[in-house]
Amino acid sequence: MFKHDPDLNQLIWQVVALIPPGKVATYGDVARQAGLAKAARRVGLALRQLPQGSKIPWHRVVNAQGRISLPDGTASQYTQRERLEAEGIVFRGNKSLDLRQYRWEPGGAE
DNA sequence: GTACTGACCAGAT
DNA sequence: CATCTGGCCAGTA
Repeated sequence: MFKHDPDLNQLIWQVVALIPPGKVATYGDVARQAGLAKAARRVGLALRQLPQGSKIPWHRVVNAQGRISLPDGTASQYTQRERLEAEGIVFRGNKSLDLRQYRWEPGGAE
């Protein structure tokens, strides 16, 4: 197995790309699927380094609390929420969604 | 080499 | 529900 991959970002992006519409995944879940297990932070960095215009549905990635990690007032935060709603996801009163309902459950897909 | 930070997570109080 | 604590990995000073 590779120890330090130079393309962890790509790996993470690929996993994110596997998230089906209408569902979301937590940073920890993505990390686990990517084989990084405990590197949820690395996932956040990868998304932050994610270039604009990429086909990666980064908006389907939220934190373990079912909330958008991005700070309020930023375009990214607004965009993410709008996109999720467009996918059919409904937010609760404040900015949290029901992970029990929308969490992506990886199966035999890889 | 150490120290601090960050789109994090889980458990305890 | 709010706050704190320890852990995890990678980047930067």
